[in-house]
Amino acid sequence: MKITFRDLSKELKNKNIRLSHQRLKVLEYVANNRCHPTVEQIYIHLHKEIPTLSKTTVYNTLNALIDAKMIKQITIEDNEARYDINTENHGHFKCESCGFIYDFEINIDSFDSKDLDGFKILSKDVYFKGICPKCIEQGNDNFN
Amino acid sequence: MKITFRDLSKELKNKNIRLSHQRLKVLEYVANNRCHPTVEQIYIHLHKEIPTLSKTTVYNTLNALIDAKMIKQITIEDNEARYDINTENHGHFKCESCGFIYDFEINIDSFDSKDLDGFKILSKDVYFKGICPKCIEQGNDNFN
DNA sequence: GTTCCTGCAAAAGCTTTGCAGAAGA
DNA sequence: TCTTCTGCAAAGCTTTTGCAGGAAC
Repeated sequence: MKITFRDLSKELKNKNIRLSHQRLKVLEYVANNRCHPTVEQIYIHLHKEIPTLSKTTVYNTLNALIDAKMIKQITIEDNEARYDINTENHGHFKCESCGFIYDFEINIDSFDSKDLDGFKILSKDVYFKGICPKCIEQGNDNFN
Repeated sequence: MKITFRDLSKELKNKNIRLSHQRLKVLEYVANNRCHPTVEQIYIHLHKEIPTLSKTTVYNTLNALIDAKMIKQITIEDNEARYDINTENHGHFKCESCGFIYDFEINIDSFDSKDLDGFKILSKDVYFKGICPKCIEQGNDNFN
């Protein structure tokens, strides 16, 4: 089910974030492209539609949406920030061969440790890395 | 138990990494300061002892040790790479108030998902964020 | 009309690269 | 002696900041 402009506008109004064409487009892209895009990918794609769009605006918007807790930043790799709108209980798997990031179901909420008694836990992230089946099939799994 | 120069030298020889004073010092620091230091912290500390040390060498050394799988890079935050020599089964908790990173015991090896049948899993990381007990006590937990 | 956003240019960080001299094996 | 490492300077990237004009409310 595709998320519409209208849904997103409502959501932004609820959070008291001023609506602008650029913001709606960035949010729409992240909402409908659940591939954990980088800033670069978002920019390249939207620049075709909105030639005046700047990367600054993409950064500003993403940061605003993070503050509003509408999206999450994924830091599975240190040289590229990625963004995800899906807040459900899942982990991220990054293929070290093709770079693609897969979601996988895992019951993160149930994770706990006796070492964290007294800690206020605000977020939990699970990151796996390895080689995906497609790359294994193509023989790209000899990373040692 | 403090890890000695001799232990580290052996380890490096086994991995066919050429020994140098700088490398041993960097490795010694990471081995004996299990606080997940940043490059900056390692550099600042060792620069006092070795005034000619450069950051390039710290980077080079850390990358060499990662390639040799002697240390791990932690990417819990996108603006700072951190390093950890402890390869045991544990997660990382970052306090959003004081920035300190705590280890906690958690049985990561047991984590699995039906979605990952056919995937070759090479590493698993669990990152939690929130507020640590010290900061809660000091009233620094009003992050909303 | 006020406030906030956009987008340019510049700056700020972090990390990597090229290379000449130095050190390890 | 031969290979590899060190450390400086410079470059490469990603992200943030300052600010004037423009858009949202």
